[in-house]
Amino acid sequence: MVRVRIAPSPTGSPHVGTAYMGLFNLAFARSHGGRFILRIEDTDQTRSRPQYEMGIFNALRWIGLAWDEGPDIGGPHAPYRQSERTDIYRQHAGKLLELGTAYRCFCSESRLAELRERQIRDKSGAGYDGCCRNLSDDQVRANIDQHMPYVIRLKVPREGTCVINDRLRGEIRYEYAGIDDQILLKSDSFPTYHLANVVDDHLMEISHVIRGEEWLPSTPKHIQLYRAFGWDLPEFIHLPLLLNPDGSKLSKRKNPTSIEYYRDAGFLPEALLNYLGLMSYSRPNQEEKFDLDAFISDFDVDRISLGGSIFDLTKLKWLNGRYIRENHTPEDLWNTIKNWRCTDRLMSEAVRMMQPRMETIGDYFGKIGFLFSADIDLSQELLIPKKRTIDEIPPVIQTLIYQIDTITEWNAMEIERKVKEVASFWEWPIRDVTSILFGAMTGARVAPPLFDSMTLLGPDLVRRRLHTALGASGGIGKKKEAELEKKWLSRDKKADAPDTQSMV
RNA sequence: GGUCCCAUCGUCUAGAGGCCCAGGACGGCGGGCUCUCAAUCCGCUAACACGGGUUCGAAUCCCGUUGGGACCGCCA
Repeated sequence: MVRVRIAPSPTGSPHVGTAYMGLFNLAFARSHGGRFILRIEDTDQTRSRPQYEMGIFNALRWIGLAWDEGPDIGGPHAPYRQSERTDIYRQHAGKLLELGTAYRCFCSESRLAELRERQIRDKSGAGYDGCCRNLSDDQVRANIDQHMPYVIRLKVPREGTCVINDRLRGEIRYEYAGIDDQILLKSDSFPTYHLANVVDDHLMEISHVIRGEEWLPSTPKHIQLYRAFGWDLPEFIHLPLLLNPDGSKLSKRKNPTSIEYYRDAGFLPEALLNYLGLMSYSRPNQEEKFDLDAFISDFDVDRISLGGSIFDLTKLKWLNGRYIRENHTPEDLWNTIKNWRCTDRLMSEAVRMMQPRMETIGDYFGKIGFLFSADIDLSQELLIPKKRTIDEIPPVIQTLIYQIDTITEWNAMEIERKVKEVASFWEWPIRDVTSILFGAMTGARVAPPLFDSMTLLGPDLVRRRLHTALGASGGIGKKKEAELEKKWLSRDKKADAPDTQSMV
């Protein structure tokens, strides 16, 4: 029985990479009469949020990927949310301790930080030094009695070669000597990815692990875990990555990565899904426009090519246009538009905001147009507040971008609070900052109130427009950006988590 | 820096030793159609990273070089 899964983490907006992996997993399952499972990997207590989990469900449903087992619908191996399975991981970690294939590590975070620093300085870079690997039972007992916090680490062999058999890439070899002892259970007694992922894949009887290429280097660790438990290996299939135009891994720093962005920017789910099916893949008949059923009907995992694919908006737009033209009558296109952003809820909100700013009814549509387009025309003058010069603008926009990514509750008050922080960082009157923002968001001088508008636009469209404005104002060099970020993050020691979302 | 992965037009790709002085699609350019624009149709543009092998024959196999990427967290 073929059983595959995607295992996203609810730590941000639902990522197109998740849908990409979902598509190939689903197609593989369907074409083999197997099952497609959705598992939520929310073991990072500090970054996981319920609203992000909901975002994943909604986004996957929107794009048309239906799962057979998952947190919301249950299944024979429930629960499918890792935060509800922590006992299972603790038990399994305990079992490894008994078997002697894992050990308790009492090293403090500060010792590890020092170690890392020293390794960077000496350019030795070998990871954890195995300090606690051979503690005697007495020492361990004594440490536990003193309530010293500890983690559980996997005993990775000191020598030998791990051979991965990847369906697409053949045999890949890693020397165990280059892999340090991985943490399996954190000191908060939550599992790390490695443990939870392997345990769940085994317990949920996953037959094929189809995931992003980024996981290739950690596969030896996973294989070693399977061995430590005495379990059979699944088949590994590492898919190439979705890329930014510059060839790096698709990231929201450089590109819209959120499925919600594409929805809000007016892309159709069937077009997006179709486009994803073109990434590193071509159907045997070379057809470029197809629906999910067609994709599944002749799906062949061995046709996947290995080079990463640049996620290119130009071709996506062309495809989307074809869907609009070829798959809709004017009547159902109107319905699609209504359900998109012309809802009563959004329109009445916009009317409320526009009422004081209109002289004729006709003013309405012209002035709220910015709420309904992916990109707006931007003239540079709109971005420059009175008595400021153009070269002052880009860094401010850059800090606004940093701020957007830290907002977890998307509402006007929260946005305002974050914008005020930017103003105080630059020691600017808030009016100057909002002036830039207003231009960047609306592309106009008259429009509804800024923070309300941003609320309606949503974080993804806002981020996109800030990037557009950054470019329009001349941009910021790589080096300068790095300096700025450092200054920004150290402004009061509370650095926020960086942008990572994995293609699971 | 170390380890691993990858390498065909600007982009997405076809190609599994002769069918390839490399095919399709997007884009770009030119043109037809048209009240504008778009759509549509026609044409053009543009690639096997480099160097060695193996072979009668290599985009395809092997080695090396170069280039790109990923990973090296009590994140996933």
